[in-house]
Amino acid sequence: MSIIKYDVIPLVVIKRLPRYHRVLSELSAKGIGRISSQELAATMKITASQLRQDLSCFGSFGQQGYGYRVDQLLTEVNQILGLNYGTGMILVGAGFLGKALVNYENFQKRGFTIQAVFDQDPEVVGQSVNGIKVSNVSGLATYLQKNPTEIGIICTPAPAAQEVADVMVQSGIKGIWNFAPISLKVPEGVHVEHVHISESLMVLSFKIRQQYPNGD
Amino acid sequence: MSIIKYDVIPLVVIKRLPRYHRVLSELSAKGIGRISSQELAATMKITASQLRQDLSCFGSFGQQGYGYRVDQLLTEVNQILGLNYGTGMILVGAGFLGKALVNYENFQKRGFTIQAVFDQDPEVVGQSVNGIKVSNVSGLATYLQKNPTEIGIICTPAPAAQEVADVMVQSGIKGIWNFAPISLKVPEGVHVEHVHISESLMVLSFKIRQQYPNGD
DNA sequence: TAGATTGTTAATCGATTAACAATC
DNA sequence: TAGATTGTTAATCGATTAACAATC
Repeated sequence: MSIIKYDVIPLVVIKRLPRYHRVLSELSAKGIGRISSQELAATMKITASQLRQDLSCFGSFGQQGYGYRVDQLLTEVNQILGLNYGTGMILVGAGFLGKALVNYENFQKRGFTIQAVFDQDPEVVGQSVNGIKVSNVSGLATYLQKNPTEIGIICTPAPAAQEVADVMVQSGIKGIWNFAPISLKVPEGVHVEHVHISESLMVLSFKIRQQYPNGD
Repeated sequence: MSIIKYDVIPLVVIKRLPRYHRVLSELSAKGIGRISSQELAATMKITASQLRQDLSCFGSFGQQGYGYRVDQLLTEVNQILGLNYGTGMILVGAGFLGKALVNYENFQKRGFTIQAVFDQDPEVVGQSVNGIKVSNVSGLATYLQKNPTEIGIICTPAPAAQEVADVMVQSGIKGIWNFAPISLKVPEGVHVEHVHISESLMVLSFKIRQQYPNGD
């Protein structure tokens, strides 16, 4: 069981956790059972110091003179990130991006399930997306009251997003994964992760034009 | 014209540039012509010091006692990021995500154009996506040799991604925007931006479970 | 000119790296 | 036990913030 040792984990550390998750999953899939901080860090192109420092935010998962058990460490990271918990999600806005997300299989693998899909367009309502029938967004509040859900995904156009977010918040959603290009206003205690899809394209554009040195 | 004053711009600064771009675009759209670092920083929830420090990496765009002209500063940021240049892109892998990207209108607005789309699946080849006919990926190298293109977008499944990247690199692509869940190997001088769509979902998951304090 | 606000230098803060005692 | 490697403390590095002289 993970013990949070410090009140607040630095955000930089949290953002690295998905990478730890990914690399450990790959090592586990390869059947590697044991790894030292030195080796794991080399795989991730970070320093062993940083790796150990990062992990020490959450507890002591290794063994002196031995290293880490890959599967055990992966389990810890999963625990910290809240993966494999069976987290329920609903999605609003079944356009191209919404459909892409509903069909994205990696969520399932990590314990996230899209349980219902909503849209405003009468042409879209009733369609089946990856086996889920799209409901009218007018039924969103009622649905959420009957089926408490942790995460709401917003894939609507910008003008509709705030209204959808308000309904989600009022119906007890804990976190919003927002793909609409607009800053959402939510009360204390509700978390929003805003995905700016084109930000990394702009970074790429900058690097191409400035002959920026390679390597992340 | 922007003058690069230091050999290498810190990556943290580059990653903030798209946000400057966005906020300045919004201000410009609102018809705001002039802004001080103080006001602009407040809008972005950063400090005025950081804003001025960031801009100083690229030149001097303000005027003492006056502030910045919004449109002029936006033009500078666009220049630095290489926006509105008419950057050509091609996309390989016309699945749900690929189709979503081809239909994403914000690229056009910023001067990025998807000029051709490729897929391997005979069922998909020949389909029209947002007015672009999907070509067989076997013709990718030939296409790129005839039509030099700066950016390649990879939306294929993981197993196909490296092969596609190799063809792109050999055909002179300068940057790869990679949505396939695999680390691509590319030579010096070619830039890759890897989009890990579910990383921010995991961060959201962490925050929900740990009652992480609000505010980005 | 007086007031305002930049660009930049200096001070602080936080994150990364190095080093090592603890210990498996 | 001897060797290896962790977890953690201390040192370094880089990024953010504060302060202010330059100047519009």
